[in-house]
Amino acid sequence: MRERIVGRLARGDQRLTSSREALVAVLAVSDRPLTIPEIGAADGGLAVSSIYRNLTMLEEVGVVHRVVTASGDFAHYELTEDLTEHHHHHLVCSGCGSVEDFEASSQLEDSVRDAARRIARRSGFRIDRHLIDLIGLCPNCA
Amino acid sequence: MRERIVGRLARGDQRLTSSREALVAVLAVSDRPLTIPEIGAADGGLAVSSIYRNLTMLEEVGVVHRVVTASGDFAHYELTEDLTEHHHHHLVCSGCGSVEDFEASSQLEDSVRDAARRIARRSGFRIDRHLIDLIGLCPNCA
DNA sequence: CAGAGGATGATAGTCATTCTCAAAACTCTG
DNA sequence: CAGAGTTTTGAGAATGACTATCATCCTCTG
Repeated sequence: MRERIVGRLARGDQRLTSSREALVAVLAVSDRPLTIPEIGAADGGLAVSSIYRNLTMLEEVGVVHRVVTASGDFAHYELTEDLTEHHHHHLVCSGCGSVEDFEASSQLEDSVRDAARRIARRSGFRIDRHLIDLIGLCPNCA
Repeated sequence: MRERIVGRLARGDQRLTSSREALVAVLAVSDRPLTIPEIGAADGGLAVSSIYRNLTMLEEVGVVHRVVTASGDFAHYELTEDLTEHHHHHLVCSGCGSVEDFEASSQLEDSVRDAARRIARRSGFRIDRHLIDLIGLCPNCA
């Protein structure tokens, strides 16, 4: 995976510095998208401004993905699906804003792909990603 | 519909003032979620602070729904689905951030409901809403 | 009509995120 | 290894969407 990340960075004329590697390492270990404060806490040595700058850049070259929830305080970040090779969706708590991952049935995925194709044809949009959120209350908030 | 809105406001000890009615009227006419600047432009007489305050309140009593997109500048607002009686999802342009509505096939809806039930049982979340976004480039941005 | 309670709108504040810029770290050549 | 050139870093300032404040205005009830 490291190699693929280096490749994507290179395509954008960027290098894998130690801060960037630390960022990616934190995200790789987590099984859910993390907020900036969470990332900062997980690796104490990173400056907030550098975390923001590097996450933005890593998103541009397709290493990282930004997840925005309706309870709009902090954005969450995760590695992109084609790096983790783990297509998944999100379970969002409308109480505390936390985000969990879940995997959809292949039947559901087929239905979405089908819908996307049909909508693309009708609307003229070029669709390249879909997103399914289940929204409710986590055990803690319920 | 006006009556149902008045009822929901009353449940939260709120009245349907003329500004609030104007807000709802703007949203009712649109076939897609609108940003605050768009709402302000559609009805020139509304103060920005009042638009924000009333939209927040209307969301609390379940009249209006806030839509947040990843291209995170402005939030978009629409009437809730149980008022319009029109269950729909969103087609989001990652270029300009615009949002269109689309309706999903009943097969897709069934699959999502099914997944939600299964996930709820396994995770302990109480799921009460789902959200499907198709993300890509609109004809203008492509 | 008086007066109380809520609604409005201009303005000031908040806070996640982005920008700035000087200092530090890396890269490359000789 | 020295040193010039370039990139990255980090602390703090700036931005901008959104929220709070508060004096004024409306809208009811009596």
